[in-house]
Amino acid sequence: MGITKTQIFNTKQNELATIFKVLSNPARIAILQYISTQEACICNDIVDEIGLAQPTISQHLKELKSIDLITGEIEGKRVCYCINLKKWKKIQDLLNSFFDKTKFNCC
Amino acid sequence: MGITKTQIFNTKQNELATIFKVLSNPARIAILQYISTQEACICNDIVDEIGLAQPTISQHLKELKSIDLITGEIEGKRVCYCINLKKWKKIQDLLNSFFDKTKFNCC
DNA sequence: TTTTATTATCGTAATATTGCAATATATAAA
DNA sequence: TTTATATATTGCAATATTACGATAATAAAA
Repeated sequence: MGITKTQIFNTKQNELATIFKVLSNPARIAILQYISTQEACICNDIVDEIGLAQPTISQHLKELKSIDLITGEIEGKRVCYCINLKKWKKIQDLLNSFFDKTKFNCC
Repeated sequence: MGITKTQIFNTKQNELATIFKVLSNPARIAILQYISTQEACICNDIVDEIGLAQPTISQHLKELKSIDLITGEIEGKRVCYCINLKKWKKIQDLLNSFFDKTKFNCC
């Protein structure tokens, strides 16, 4: 069937899975790492830096934006991407909470 | 093309992506949470607990085992699944390291 | 040995993801 | 206004994922 049965799981489980899915691609990991090293949140040197075509990068950026992990500010004809630190920390807390709770109850 | 270009990324980036991918499905999240609440690492009540067919659960368990996140011990005709706490902590550390490093450099 | 119960594997259908060429859109520069 | 540059969107091909029925494999129970 190919479709995940989200209905049978709760909101938190689906939310966690969605976050993990966005992070589950090495290109998106590399993009996040690259953006974080740029002093001025620089834009699409990303295409040059990562070895993928411009539409591919654009699509990955869209997915990262879909969970608010990065922001994209338009600056003239360029777009300046930056990590959304607030959300970043929130997600890190969420994942730690998942890891801690699960290991706490473990057999 | 549908195939991730792992060659152009480094080992750590691919490793992170693989871990995230294994965790990117709500059924697998639910399985991990359920296993962790069972005192005796109990086995396939998982199929009854989660609302998915037995082959589907079996496949998800295989993926969780693929990164060593759970262990499966054969006990007669049953298999007893348990979270691999050592690996669990290692992965939590790895993810925290990724989150910390990235936010540290952030613009 | 036969039956039953538990789990794994195979094969397949439906859907999702990845990546890119072509093209559209938008803004700055000439 | 025209041209050049930067980014987004569309459409598509290749591959991956999800789920499940059918079936195989294994071991306990009868």
